[in-house]
Amino acid sequence: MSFTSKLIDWYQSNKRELPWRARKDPYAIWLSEIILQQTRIEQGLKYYEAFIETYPTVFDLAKAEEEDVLKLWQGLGYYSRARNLHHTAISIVETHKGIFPENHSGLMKLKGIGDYTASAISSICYNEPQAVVDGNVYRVLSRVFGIFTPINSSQGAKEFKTLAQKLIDTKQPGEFNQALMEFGATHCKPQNPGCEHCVFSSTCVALKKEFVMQLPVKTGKTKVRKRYFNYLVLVSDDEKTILEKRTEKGIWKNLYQFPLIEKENSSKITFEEVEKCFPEIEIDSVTVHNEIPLTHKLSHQHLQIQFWVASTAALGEKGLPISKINELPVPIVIHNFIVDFSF
DNA sequence: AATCCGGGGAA
DNA sequence: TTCCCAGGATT
Repeated sequence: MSFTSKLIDWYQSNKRELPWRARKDPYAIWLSEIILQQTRIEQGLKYYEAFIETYPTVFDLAKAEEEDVLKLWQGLGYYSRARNLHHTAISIVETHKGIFPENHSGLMKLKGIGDYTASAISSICYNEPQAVVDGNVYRVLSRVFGIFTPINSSQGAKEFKTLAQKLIDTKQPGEFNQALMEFGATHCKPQNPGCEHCVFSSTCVALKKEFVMQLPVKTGKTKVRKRYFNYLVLVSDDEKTILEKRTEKGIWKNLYQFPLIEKENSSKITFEEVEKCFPEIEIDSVTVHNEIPLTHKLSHQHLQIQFWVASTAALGEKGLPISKINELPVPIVIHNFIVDFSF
């Protein structure tokens, strides 16, 4: 029996019930695929439900404010996905009359949709034989076929796409794609794969040669930048504070945070620095909230963060009622502080 | 071809 | 700690 037949058979008796599998309309599939980029199903599931509930159609999403979309996305990370999601919803409504492109190349033109997502949507919704290649596919194919080409190289990307394309079930490409990913996610796992009772045990090259744990091959290691953040938590007598929008490129674009003083090292900020930050405001006192900086790890940055609580009589124009801060999208580390501090 | 972009769960 | 997750955009 062929690889493809074995895989489809395995899928039919092992697939999980997931909400987006109950439908084939491009809006739901698109939404689920964007949410699931670099995100485990268990983590993305709640967000999918919330988005479908809040924005049932692409028209509802297009009508929304970006700030509200980011608020619903809060905590999921990679926020450019949310900004592009909103941007593309508007684009589909305004220039495609609310109708999604119905093939791979048309989908590829949309912001936030690359080869993987275009393949997923076109295969599931339109039965177009486009093979998806995600982390699961790299792992399964590299093991079963014994491929040592690094998956994070341009040659590897081409090689695995070509192989998956050769294997795809052209009669049911969407089922094949989901089967391959499901098999990688639940059976051919990175750690403790179920090799002892596997439908490919008789032909798997990695299993026969005992290379399973060496595959897939991934080269290089990501360099991590250290940064030192000092957040100024202003608190006025009339229960207001200040949150600012991050508008520059980089992490957390268009999310809100307390006024930030970034330093080159772990040296502490001074009262004078705080005053210089707000020339028009009379600061009464500044006390550190966490003496020991908390470490917040991102994929390319390690942030050492200290919160400083600054008391003042009034905040003027920029003052935001503390009762309203939970309406704004914030990085999870800011959210955690707000919950813990409880003003 | 490299680098950037989050947060969380598992071992 | 380290790895990696239904990747894509930018440089």
